[in-house]
Amino acid sequence: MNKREDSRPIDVRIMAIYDELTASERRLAAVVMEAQSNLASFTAGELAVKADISNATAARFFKRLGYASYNDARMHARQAEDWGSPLYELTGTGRKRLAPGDFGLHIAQDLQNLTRTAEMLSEADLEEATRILADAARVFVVGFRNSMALANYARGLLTNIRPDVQLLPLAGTSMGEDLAGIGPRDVFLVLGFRRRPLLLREIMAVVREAGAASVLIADMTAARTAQLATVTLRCHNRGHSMFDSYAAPMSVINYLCSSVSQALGDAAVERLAEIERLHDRLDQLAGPVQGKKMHKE
Amino acid sequence: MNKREDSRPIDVRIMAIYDELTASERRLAAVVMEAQSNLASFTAGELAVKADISNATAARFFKRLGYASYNDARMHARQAEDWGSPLYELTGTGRKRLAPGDFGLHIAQDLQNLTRTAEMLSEADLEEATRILADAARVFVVGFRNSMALANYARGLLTNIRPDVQLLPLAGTSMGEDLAGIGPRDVFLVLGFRRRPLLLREIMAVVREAGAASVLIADMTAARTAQLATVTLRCHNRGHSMFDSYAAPMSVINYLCSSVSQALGDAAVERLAEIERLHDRLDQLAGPVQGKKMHKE
DNA sequence: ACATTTACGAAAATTATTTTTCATATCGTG
DNA sequence: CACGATATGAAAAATAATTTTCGTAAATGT
Repeated sequence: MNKREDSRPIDVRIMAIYDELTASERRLAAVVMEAQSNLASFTAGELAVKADISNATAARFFKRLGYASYNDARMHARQAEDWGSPLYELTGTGRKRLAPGDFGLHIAQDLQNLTRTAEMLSEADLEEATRILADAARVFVVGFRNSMALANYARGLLTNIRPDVQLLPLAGTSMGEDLAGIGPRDVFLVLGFRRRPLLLREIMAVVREAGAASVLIADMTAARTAQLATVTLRCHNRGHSMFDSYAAPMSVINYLCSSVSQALGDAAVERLAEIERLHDRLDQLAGPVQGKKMHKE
Repeated sequence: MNKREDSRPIDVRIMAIYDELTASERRLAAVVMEAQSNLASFTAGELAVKADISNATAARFFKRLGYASYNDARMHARQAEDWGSPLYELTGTGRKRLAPGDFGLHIAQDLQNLTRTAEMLSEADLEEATRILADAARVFVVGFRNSMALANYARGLLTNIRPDVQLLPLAGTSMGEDLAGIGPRDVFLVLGFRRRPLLLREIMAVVREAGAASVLIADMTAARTAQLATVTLRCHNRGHSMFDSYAAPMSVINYLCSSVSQALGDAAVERLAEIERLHDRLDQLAGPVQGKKMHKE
């Protein structure tokens, strides 16, 4: 505990005493962490509402953190604000002040990837992709190599909102088995980013022959592959440094799945809620016993 | 003369009636323009003091600008703050009108996530994380639930540039087996995004007790978890719609791995080249043959 | 020079926000 | 189950911020 002028930023203060905080206070802590740079923009009451706690608890919280009052905290936050925005200048004009590893440039590249992708994707294609995925009897998500993580992500999201989602390739099985029995009501979501193995096109050909639709999410270089897909969503993925970037694809996948969920309506919501409940139950099982031990350092 | 919904930002409003403003009001106008994005952080009184005018004049000023009250102005400013200055407005007035299904908003949110993350991550932490990963004897990449896809991605990149990278949890093995034999030279790269199972903290505690270092990449709400990590890199991941966004984490992981590669120098490059060669050879093998079988089997 | 309008601030009135108080609810413990 | 310790929210009290009122002074027009 420091006696003199305590200039630690608020997030540090929170962390310092986090395990002594109560449940309500932790909710508030989360809200404050999110607001962070803009903290001074909010009244204590607003924060309290967001955290679903009373004003009283909020007021106490900030004192607990070592501030004289909420207003004191707010002033401190405003100080920090200055050091809060030295970045967005960095993309275009402006003195950049973070040299070492070019992290700023790296981010700037990804900002570009996102904006370019947004500019180029057509609403119509997105809608068609959404419709296809929403109407499918079964969905198979395919992704090799660099696209594997993306496929994983897409499968995770889709599984949340609809049944019968399969990830391919599945460890231990050969593609042949997986593809047997594909019908016209089935749909393939294919992640086709660079370094596409030949196998990928082969799969898509099979899918097409089976009369099934496919949504391809790929980089700008996919050409022949794209011809085999029902809809193609292209993403910019140039990386500033060694590796290609997958920020834009992630964003597109996220949007697409939200969109599918909306198309599915109640069914999706219901399923998601069900999954939440199951998660909670599983946590209960594994949790409490281990939780106690945590405090030891 | 008044439109019902005036959504013009404050600087536009000021300019629109600038010549009708009195001297005092112009001083205040200047102050407001300076505060710009942080306007909501200030009370009307504070602005008045800075402009050396009375509260009364300040109050009148904001009404003159078309707001119902200063608080009204403050709220508008806070809106603008969110998707205000940083980047091209895909959403509102921009030249591109890619709006219909919220896709523009979705992307705008991710642009925010990226810039905020960039603003808040410290070079020092990035460097430390890099160093830790570069010096490790073995690297274990851990990620549950939502973090699984990210863990997958991270493992993919790291595998490209250094040996002894393991993904956990491994299907079929229980954590106990995996964690046995962890030593101080081993390192954990932990993806800790929301909906963290309790198990995660338990693992990190074990890791810490074993004297091994850990790099945690997590969302803004990770607090207790972060205490167990050697370095924590926080990413903004608010999603515009149903799901959290992982665009920023992807970007950070990409950067981190590039950075590690640079730290490793020739060894990494050599390894990457080697992998390329192997990929090519496997493609030759697997491609045509399997491809053939694929057609109707 | 006088009347009239306008800008403005001091302070009162109003409104909002924050802090404190106090009554309950909850939890762990003997 | 009773006991104390703790956490919490509702509402009261205290503080702070904003708006309005009103009187003065400066500017403008006659």
